[in-house]
Amino acid sequence: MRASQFLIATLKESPSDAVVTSHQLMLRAGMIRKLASGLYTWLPLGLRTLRKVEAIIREEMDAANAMEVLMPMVQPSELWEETGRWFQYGGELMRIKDRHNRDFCIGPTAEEVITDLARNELSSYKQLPKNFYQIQTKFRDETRPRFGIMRAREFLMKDAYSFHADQECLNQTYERMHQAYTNIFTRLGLDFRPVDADTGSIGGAKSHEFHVLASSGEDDIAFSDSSDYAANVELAEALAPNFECPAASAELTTLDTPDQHSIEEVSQFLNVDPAQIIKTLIVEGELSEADQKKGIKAPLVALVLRGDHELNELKAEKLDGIASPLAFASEAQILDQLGCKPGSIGPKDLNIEVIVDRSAAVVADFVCGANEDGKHLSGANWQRDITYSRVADIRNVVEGDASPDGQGTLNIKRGIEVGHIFQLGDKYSQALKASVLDENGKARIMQMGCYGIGVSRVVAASIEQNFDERGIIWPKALAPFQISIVQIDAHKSAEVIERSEALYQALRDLNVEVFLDDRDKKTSPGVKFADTELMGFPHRIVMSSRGLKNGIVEYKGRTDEKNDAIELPGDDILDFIKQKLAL
RNA sequence: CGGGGCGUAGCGCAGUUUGGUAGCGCACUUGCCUGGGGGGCAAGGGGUCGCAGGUUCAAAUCCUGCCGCUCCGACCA
Repeated sequence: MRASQFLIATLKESPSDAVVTSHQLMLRAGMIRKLASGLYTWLPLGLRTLRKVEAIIREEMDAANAMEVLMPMVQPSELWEETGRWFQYGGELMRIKDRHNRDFCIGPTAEEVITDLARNELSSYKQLPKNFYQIQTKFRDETRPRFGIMRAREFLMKDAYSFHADQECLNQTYERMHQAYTNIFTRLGLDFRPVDADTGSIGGAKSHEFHVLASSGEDDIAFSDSSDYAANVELAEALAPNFECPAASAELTTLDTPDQHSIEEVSQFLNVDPAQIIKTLIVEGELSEADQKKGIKAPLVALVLRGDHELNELKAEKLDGIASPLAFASEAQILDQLGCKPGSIGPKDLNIEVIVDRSAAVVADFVCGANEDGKHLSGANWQRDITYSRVADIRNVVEGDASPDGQGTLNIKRGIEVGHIFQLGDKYSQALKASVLDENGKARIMQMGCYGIGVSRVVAASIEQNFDERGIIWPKALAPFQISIVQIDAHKSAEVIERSEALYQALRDLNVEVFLDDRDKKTSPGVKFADTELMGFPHRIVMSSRGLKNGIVEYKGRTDEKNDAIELPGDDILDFIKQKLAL
């Protein structure tokens, strides 16, 4: 491609609404332009990279025996009503009506459509397993689109769905997909981790998320420093401390703590380490539907944590007796049932169930709320002063915790979720009655797996991991062009033109994606260098009259400090470049 | 959803407090110069100041409503 014919849409300054690196650089390099909130046009440069990601995914999916299909983006409401999701989904589901006033949605995912296909096309266990995938635009009307391509409303996703006669078969495909994903993200040149993940509302079986490690990520990933254990912090188990609760050594005392509510305030006011303070959160208990209908109010439950720990809502709501989704008690409820305001609550003598976190259960001589406004207790101890009904794991793991697999300690880093695989079981196949006949001629509901990759998000995630102050640094696999040839002084040196055109043609003949910067003399060398670096091409050749006079052509890799000289006429330029490009 | 900020040329911004001819930098066009790290000089083109209504002799500026964009938050215990 010639620069003179390409859309070079680089910007010196980045638009003020871009806050993360990938968003800024994608705009500045001229890869994308915003159309509206969460909606982006891919410009020629960006699209080249997007297509590369697609190609790698296709190769690995095909190699794993998945078949590509393409389903409509617009989906009829009937299917969504069959699975119940038409009613469950919130505002994220973009609902539209056609001219006949029939309901449709713009697909945020395609379980309904693929399962409908499967129930119509698959009839025998002999046809299984089958794994279908597509690379298709998805739409989720996010409450808060942000970070550019990273959390856009319209995005490109590879989604795959597998169908099986039994769990064993599903397990095999699941493992095969896990391997395919590992291959894909490795080929994409990303620093990633497969992590144990929450199966969410789908429940049950296995699930792994693939995260690219980057400080701008939206999820916290906990991983062991000495094994391959990795899990979303939401899910990582906080092991029970390996020691018993120390014996009490302090007197129980009531202290005045006027207007000191948060752990931080109490800690400073009393000069006590937050780890010696116990905090008590009040949430709503579980209520049967029958009781709910009778208008019975939900009981309250106290969750007790060490002051320096955070509640893990996911863990808490999974406990028996606690409302799911988790609901914090209102100030009015607390005042009404416990007789004091939040901020002064403690576990002592509460007439409700008290569930204590494993770590909080081994703290002695602690400070906690006194259940009286403006007062806290110090020197409090379990058993002697306060009782509880249950000990459970209800906190988020923190850096330095023991790894749940018993090997090493945990590190925590931010991750960008780029892939997610999970076993759906029969949730959708059951709802849509997708069955095949088994060996005995009996109808059997198929087991399903589903496997997604955020194709457009991968592009942004790669940039988050690979950039410097000059711009993007593409790994070979994603670079829109492998090499640029920068012409300098072309207007007054026929040799520069001759040589660079010859090299351009030679590289094209080798199927190298080469970018010839033949922009006219109004475009200064500095501009050409800056654009090449901003757009992140891995290799650069400079062809100038000065260089040619001295018998050299210059080469520089995107991350190299200095230019390399290719001596003329001795060196063969093409050989040199082929070696650099690893051809 | 809750709270904050911002809408002025393609991009980045000033001007709004205190109403009085709409500006700057980058980008763009033309000419000359320059010619190895985002050039110089000169001359230009480009704006319903987000939209609607109101106050006023006069509104980018003051008032009201709406729309859009954006950031933060959604555990005081």
